[in-house]
Amino acid sequence: MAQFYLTTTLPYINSEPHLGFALEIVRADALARAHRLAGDNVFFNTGVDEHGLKVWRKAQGLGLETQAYCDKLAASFNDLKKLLDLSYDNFIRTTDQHHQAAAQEFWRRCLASGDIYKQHYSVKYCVGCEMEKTDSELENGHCPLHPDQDLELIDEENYFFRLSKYQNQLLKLYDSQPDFVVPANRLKEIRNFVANGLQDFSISRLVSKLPWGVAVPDDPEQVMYVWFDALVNYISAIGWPDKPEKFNQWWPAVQIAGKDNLRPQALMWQAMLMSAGLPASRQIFIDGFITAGGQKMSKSLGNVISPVELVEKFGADVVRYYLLAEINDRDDGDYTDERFMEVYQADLANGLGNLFSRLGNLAWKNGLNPLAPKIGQLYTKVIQSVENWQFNQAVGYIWQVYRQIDKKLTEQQPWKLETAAAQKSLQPLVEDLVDAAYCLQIFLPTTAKTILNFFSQPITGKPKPLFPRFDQFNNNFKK
RNA sequence: CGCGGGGUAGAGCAGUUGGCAGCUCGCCAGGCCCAUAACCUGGAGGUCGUCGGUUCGAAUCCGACCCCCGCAACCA
Repeated sequence: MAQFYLTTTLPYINSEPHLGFALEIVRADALARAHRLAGDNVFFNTGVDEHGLKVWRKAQGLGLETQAYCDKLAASFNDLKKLLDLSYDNFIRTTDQHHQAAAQEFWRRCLASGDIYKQHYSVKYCVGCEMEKTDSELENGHCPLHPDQDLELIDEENYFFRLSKYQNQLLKLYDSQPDFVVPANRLKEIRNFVANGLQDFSISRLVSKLPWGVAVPDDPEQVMYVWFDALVNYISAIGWPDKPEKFNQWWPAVQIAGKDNLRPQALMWQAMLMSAGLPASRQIFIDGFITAGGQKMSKSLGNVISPVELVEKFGADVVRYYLLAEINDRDDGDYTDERFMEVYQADLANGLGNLFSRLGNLAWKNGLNPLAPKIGQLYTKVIQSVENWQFNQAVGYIWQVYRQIDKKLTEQQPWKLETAAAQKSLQPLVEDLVDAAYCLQIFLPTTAKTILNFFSQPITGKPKPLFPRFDQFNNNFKK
């Protein structure tokens, strides 16, 4: 039995869950389910990243204890499990004691490797934005959003990580493993970036400036900045460092991350692992972004789509279907209400939903015997596609089968036949539907279970609609 | 000469290694009536951003240009 360790990135909890993260975790969930179905032993990790200035400020703004705020938001992220029907095994929080201890131990290892050093760190800071600004972000030496205000120059001592030391090792890693980052163009992107030279990066902040973080070992004035804290979750989640047998059972991980996370995951984290003397990740899959009507989702544009609201309106499987089948798995994808409804109506209501009604009804009327799913060619194709992160294709294979069944049903017209002949005609069609439902478990677990249950026992009545037409609950869908 | 992704039928998109241009929705016509006014068949509709090149043959390779969208290293 193969061991398969899969982890998402940890979303930052300065705001409610984003549709982009829903995409990431639903894809991860599909992959985890595919591996379980194939008989692998799976550990699926997710969680939340809770430290940092933004979280601290957010809590202050709400008049909450920081930890209380974190507890609240962590719970709202963990709610996604039920909402989106996710199957993860572990939900890690970076405020977990165990994780903090692991982050500190990781720091010590890198320090022992000579890769952590202290240095002056100077940065321009926009008081208006309350954010650090790089020169490339400035216009005429001022923040473009607050041109009237002078930038503050912050000059402090921080710890740095010697990233520059790992350029060659990183290149070697990329070259030795052509599928280390998927899609391939992302590997190319990160390789080019590394080949152009690397600069060390700062990995701590003054406690006085960032009061909410993991303490730097043996330096009460500094806390870790995000990298040495959050990234370490991938190994602290599986027992590093105090449970080596568990760690060795699972590591290295397959990781999934948004394209904004290419560098942290495929570059910084890998170099950090090298420094700590640990094996590199197994593979990193990079998601595109979801745009809303072709534009980037942003609060200022007011076009942010909430995954929670979508699920509350349509249910987990509908949202999962849109994310897995419709959002391009190699590039950015788009969301519009119109497209969402179109996909719902065409593929789910008129497609699978109606087919299930047709076949279920005919099977009931003709007293078809119970059927169990078989593993066939479809299964092989679907599993293979999912393992290659080709979710669109995998779901497409299943829908091809549905179209086939609809077509055969129309051709054979079993409703005109007498019982024995009808049964003979229906049997292979229901078999196809049930076999496809077996594969569908990976993507739409609830729907698949309904279909499998219906045909696995003596049929006692008409099937209930899987996906009602929009006309019938149109008023539920409002902008 | 900063980096990357795009520009294919009215709309949304597929088109791995160059070989008659596809899918879904919408539209038109027919069929069916088991089913969620659903399903099936056929049809109309495209100078594949522009210009040039390579080739027997290019949406696909090469070059130039135009337009759109992200990102521009500590902003998770």
